Amino acid sequence: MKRAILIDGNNLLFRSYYATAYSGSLMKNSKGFPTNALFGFINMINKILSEENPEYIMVAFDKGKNFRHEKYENYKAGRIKTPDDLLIQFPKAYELLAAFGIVALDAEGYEADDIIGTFARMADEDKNYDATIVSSDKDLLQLISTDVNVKLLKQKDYILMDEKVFYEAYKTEPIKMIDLKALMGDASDNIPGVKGIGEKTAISLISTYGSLEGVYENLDKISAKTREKLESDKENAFFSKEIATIYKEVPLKYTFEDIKKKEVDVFKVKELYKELEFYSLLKKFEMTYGNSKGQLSLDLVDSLDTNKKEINIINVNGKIEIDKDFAYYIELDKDNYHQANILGMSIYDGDNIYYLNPVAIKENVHIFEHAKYTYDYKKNIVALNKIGINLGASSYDAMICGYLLNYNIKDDISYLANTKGYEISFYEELIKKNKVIVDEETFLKNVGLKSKFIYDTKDELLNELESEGMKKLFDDMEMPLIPVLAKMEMNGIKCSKDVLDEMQEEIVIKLNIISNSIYNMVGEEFNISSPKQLGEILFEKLNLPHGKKAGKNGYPTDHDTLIKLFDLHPIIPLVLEHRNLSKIMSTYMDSLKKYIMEDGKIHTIYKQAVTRTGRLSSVEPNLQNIPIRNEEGKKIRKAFLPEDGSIIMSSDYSQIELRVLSHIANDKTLINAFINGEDIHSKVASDIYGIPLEAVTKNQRRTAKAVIFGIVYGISGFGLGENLDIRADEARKLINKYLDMYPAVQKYMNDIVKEAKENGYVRTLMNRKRVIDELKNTNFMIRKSGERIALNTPIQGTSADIIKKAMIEVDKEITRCNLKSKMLIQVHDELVFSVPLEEKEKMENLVREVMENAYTLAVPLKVEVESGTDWYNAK
DNA sequence: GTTTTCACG
DNA sequence: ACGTACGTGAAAACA
Repeated sequence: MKRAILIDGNNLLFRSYYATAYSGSLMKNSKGFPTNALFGFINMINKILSEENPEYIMVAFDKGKNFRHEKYENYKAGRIKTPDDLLIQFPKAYELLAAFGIVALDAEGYEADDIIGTFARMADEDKNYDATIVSSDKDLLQLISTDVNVKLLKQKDYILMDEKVFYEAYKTEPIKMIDLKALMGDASDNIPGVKGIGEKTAISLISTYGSLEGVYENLDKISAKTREKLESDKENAFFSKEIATIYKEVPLKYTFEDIKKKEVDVFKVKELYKELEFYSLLKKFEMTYGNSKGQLSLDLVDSLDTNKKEINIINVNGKIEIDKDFAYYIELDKDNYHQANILGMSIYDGDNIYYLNPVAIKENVHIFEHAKYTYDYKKNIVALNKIGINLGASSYDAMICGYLLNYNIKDDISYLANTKGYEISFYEELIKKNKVIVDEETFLKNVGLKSKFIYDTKDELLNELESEGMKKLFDDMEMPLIPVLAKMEMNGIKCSKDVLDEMQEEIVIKLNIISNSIYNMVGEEFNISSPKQLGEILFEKLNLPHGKKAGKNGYPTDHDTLIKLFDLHPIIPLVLEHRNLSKIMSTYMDSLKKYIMEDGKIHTIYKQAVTRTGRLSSVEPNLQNIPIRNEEGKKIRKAFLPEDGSIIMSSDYSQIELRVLSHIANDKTLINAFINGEDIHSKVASDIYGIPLEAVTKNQRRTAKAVIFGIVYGISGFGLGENLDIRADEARKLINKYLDMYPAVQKYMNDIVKEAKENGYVRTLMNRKRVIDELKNTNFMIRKSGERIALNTPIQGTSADIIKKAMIEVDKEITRCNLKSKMLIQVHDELVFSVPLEEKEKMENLVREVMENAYTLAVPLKVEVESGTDWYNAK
């Protein structure tokens, strides 16, 4: 499917003109040529180009008198004649568009609307093309269809209107926009409409009677006042309908293939910008398209070099040849790179620093076989893939290397570089936020120094890895994982907006009912989501019991606190339900929907260099915390779908952390229980209560489960007591009993803390290292927490290592067997796949086999595989 | 920008 | 006596 952008050029120029025309003096260049309309116009064009990166794009303009003029001499007479200082900006708009490689279209006797309408009809007829219309004119909304949507401009931003959004706003189909306009009129288009009828009445009339004709056929059913207005303006209404109708049959020689975007004429754009004196735009433009001087060389003073040797940065224009392995760094305009654009790229091959703007990158695809060393390889794979470049294998990622070595990464190369003495500034962050305008020279130096840093420190960092015993972890696990994650991110997972919308409707109703019940109970309305206001209501107005401290931040009102008050007031269950639903609403309905891209999929970003234990994390959105524990939230998973003709398959490691603990602690009792395939929670319950396995009650099993979890986290009697709602000393007894029964676990806990204190760090089975500074802290509480970290990290970290290994192997097997199945999501101990029906059995075996054998422990690894039509049903 | 709350493993 | 379960990301309120 190809998408074309259709821009209403007249509309864009007019609104830019009138947006500034009244603000005192008109914006002009030094020669007195007015430029205000052009400035807003070209800003919007740039915005569209960078956001949409369209393959097909055209801008339509009015030309000459059209049929509407002939039919209605007053048509547009009401509007003041186009001001001269706007009129003379039109030819420059054509020139600018030509320079940007965009087709400008007009046709004698037709308005821009009609040309756009004609293309919209072509999109409806030709299934190969979709169209997005850009305008602030609501009249164009009549063109919306399955294949056509409208970016309706609103001041600086826009709303994307498709069939669904339109229906929500106007309660009728897009084509009925014509009937709406016939009634409500449009002053800016000089459509008279019916006097005294505005948007509200028009919507209600058309949604009730279906059309303008329907309204007039049912005059007797309409209230007297409105009827009167309708009757007296009948002629105007039908006439308005006629002129509001966009003509879709303009005889154009142009097809979609004729409005393909062409290359930017860099020289011409710069010339025009200079002429119009758009210097801020010029600066931005040069950053993307290079300097007009061509082969510009900048002197870079290497801050590490005591001799302050100067190195040139070659600003590449055209083709270059580099035939040795080089380090590269790609600068994006956003961190969330699935929607980011490439600003530029620097290369250092040991001799020269090159800077390539986006055009130069595309012209030099041939050099990428030598792109070996970088920072955030995954980001580069995804960013280059977006512009059609397949990045080959890189062997060294400084971000991953620094992460393993425990440098503070913070996702920014500057932090790592600074620890190595490189003075790389944070300019790019500021550019991204538009707070500081950085000149081209500074920008190039900054980007240039990054690739030099990567190249220069590579061996040193790799040596550090080697001496820390993590070279294998780096080479065999973290680096091979990168392309696997990139594949998952780029593929994304299908998510149905419709399913979410449907659920949302129900929740909105429930929330309203609950809110009203709460307000009734307390006799006033307040913000239930505000911890401060809720605290005051619960603990001051209703006088519910609370801890001594009202603290400087008010009363705590978290879930656990409220649960303790559950029976004391009927408001509590309502507040809890409100919390539950509003969380689902905000985080998993409203926000999640925003991440559904045009392909109907969500593309999360896996962060590989964030957690202190070696786990992955997932952002924008986080797909690792989609609800499952309560039914209401779990339904969200029904929106997560497989590819067409496929099913969702989910494979879970069963109790992986406990298995890892059993292995690391080498506890024979636990190991045997796992080898014998016993229900481990019941087994532990029978051991700590000293009763036969058959006698274990549900409650005892639940308690044992909590004890087991607690042990992995280094829980105290107090904490377990809180969790189970029993006395701390009883909880303490349970823990002691557990440790008595499994002395090897007790020994592990003592040993690992001792070892951590001696070394200052702990390691996972794959040698991943975590330095624990907390152990040296003078604060008792922090030291204690350091001990728990020491205990937990090898367990959580080893589990993370195991699933990473499994992911690499599964991916390899899928490729080797030529399967169409796709790995979609990782949630710490779970992998989610989209599996074509015919591959179901094959994949089930493959995935189980690979995951269970990813790493050999003293206990078997067990995997549970389930499938379904969506993520909900695959659990 | 920080705090509170809550979703997941 | 201390204060009290590991690892994450995100929204909304608060300041």
